[in-house]
Amino acid sequence: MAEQTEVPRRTPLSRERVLRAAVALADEAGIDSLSMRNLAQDLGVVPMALYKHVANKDELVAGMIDVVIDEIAPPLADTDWKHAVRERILSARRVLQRHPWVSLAIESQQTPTPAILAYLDSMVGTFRTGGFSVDLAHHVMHAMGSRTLGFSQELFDTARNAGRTGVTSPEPPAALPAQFADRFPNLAKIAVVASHDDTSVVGRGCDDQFEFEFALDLLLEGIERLHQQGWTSAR
Amino acid sequence: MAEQTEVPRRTPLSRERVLRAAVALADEAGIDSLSMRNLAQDLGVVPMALYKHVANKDELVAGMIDVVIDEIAPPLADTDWKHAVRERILSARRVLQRHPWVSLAIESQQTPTPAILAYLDSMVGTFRTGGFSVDLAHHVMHAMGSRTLGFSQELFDTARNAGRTGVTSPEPPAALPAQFADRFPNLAKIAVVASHDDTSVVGRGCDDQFEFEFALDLLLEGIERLHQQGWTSAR
DNA sequence: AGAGACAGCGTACGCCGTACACCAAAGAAT
DNA sequence: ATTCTTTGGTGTACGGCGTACGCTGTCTCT
Repeated sequence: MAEQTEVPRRTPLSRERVLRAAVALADEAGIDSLSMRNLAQDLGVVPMALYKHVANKDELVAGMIDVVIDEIAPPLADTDWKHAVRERILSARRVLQRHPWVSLAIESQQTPTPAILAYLDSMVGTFRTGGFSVDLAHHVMHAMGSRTLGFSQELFDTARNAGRTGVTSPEPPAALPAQFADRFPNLAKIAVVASHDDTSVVGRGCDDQFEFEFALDLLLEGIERLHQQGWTSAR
Repeated sequence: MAEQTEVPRRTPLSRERVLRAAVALADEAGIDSLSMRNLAQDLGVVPMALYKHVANKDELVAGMIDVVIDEIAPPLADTDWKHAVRERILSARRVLQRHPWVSLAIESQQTPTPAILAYLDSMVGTFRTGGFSVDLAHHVMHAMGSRTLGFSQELFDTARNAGRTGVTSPEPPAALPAQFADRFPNLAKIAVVASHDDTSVVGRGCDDQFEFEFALDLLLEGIERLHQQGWTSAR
């Protein structure tokens, strides 16, 4: 008649569950709200319990980054390097847009995570298979820079700070604050033109996706030109 | 005979002095060691004294960014847009290399600082003066991305974390840890080739400056081509 | 039945940013 | 000369953070 504990015995923690909960928390509440204490609370557990599954907070976010990076689609097979690289980068971009805190997290790490190394390695492999010399592949990877990972930071992108201010910016900068146009006339002009066919005269900003692909294609075409003319280290 | 206080009456604080001390502290000890308390101590003052000169920590680092950005040389006059842009970006790069914490700080801000807006505005102006349409200038600014500011993050650049670990990495990864070459064969190959004429077989890595200019010129030449063929929004 | 290993708990420490009340000295106004 | 106000530095205190360390209850293997 032992009244066995009828409390539902919640499924035990695991590194997997911790990382997933952390990613969810960062996605919803912003990276600033990711504390060991908040995360523990979300998991219905005491903060120190987490340390049985992750070594410390740095290692936690490293794990979170790897979880996200693994969402990136593998490279297309049976196509030319250019198409393969382009599509993979756009896949990476889609992933990082779902998790806006990741790009900053990646840049804050002092050491690349295994998943990122694997991703970069595979990207290099695509170039090599496409006939690139080791040297050219190397320079090209540098040239792509963070764009390889699907971001190039839209300087001060608001999405990245989602949840930082709670609500996700329902305010388009209705009228950019008056002196702006005087102090920064060139930027102002761009801002106005960029919102060409929008209802509001100013504010929607520009099409991030277009800008990203514009830059990506500019690079890819420059790279293709180098490749076709048999680039050698003599510059 | 009033023994007037002979204590040297240290020069009073000012926003200027606070910002300069903060930049110096971040330069020397790394951005992680920049706390209001440490900064106050450096200035021989109690932490709360700082708040008479800066609103809060975010506003402090915004001010620090502006101090640094203002070190960037103005654009060259009397030259073509390409040369002007190239040299200015290289100047920005030199500045940001002196203050390795800045690029991350910039990316962490949710709003661009005035000095950055001024810098970007001036850069747009250089393109416009060079005959670029508003539209093309806009896209081109996006294409340059963070390279406009002289960095493109050398993914996990060690310099950026200077002081983070105290001593500035006297360890070249003497032998990259064995399984590396197995797990990431393409990266390994690059790493080996990159250290071609070095004494150690592996480790020095690559010439960051060369890589930066390689990518910069790749972009500038692609941009020049667009410009010369009279780019219009039809892509 | 006893011995480990494992996972979650509780407490505590030293950092952090900063709100708030206070106070000395320096002008400014009387 | 006296008072008032402003300015800039002080002291205390609060809540939040990451995490070291020791305890406890449960599950497994012998």
